[in-house]
Amino acid sequence: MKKFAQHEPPHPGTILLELYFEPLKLSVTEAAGKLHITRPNLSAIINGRSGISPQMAIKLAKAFGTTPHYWLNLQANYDLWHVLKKESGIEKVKVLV
Amino acid sequence: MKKFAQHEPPHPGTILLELYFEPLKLSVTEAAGKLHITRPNLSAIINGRSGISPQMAIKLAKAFGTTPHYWLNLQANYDLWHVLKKESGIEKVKVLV
DNA sequence: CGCACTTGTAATGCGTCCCATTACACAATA
DNA sequence: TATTGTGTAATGGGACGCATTACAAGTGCG
Repeated sequence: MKKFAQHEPPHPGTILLELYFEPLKLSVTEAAGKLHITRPNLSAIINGRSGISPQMAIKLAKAFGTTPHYWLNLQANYDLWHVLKKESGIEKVKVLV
Repeated sequence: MKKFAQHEPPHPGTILLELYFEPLKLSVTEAAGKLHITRPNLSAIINGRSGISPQMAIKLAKAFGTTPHYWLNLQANYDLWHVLKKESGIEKVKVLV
């Protein structure tokens, strides 16, 4: 009966901020430079206004010693929760197996 | 030294076709109806011209008794391989940890 | 042969997203 | 006061997801 997780998964940017930027005392400006992305882009991610693209996942993985899948999984959890939250015709899908 | 998998990961649509449609003898037209998506859309997925969106992953999961993550992971593997294949500024990213 | 059905695919249009560029406003601080 | 970090809006280009519509080609069958 459970449709999806009760609690909204954190945005990947929240993880990025709390688990990486803050412990490492990284500034947004500095990190954006090292990641070779723009500061507005990084700010949008950290503040939940942009998602993690495959390209961004690779950059974050290289910078922080994780796998790209780690970031894409966070993004997937976030996306799936939000798609399930808004009814989007999924309940009409028939079981085919 | 390994940058990425040697072999190109199969497109999720290929998996969908070979592991689900063919064993179940599903026709594209019929499946599209049951999935509540259009036939051109399903055809594009199966023939590798469209990716698996979170919404589509949920529909496939419901229809075939898998998890949405299963399909999104296939898509992620496919995407990551292609992003890594084309140089996209990733090599300039500095290690931050 | 003719007809129905399936399939692939192109074209169009709409909405959304990623990303860079530019610019502005507001801290905090040296 | 001047500098630095930060958030954020606006703009524009490119890509993608998806529906709609339409056309061509293949198969099987009466």
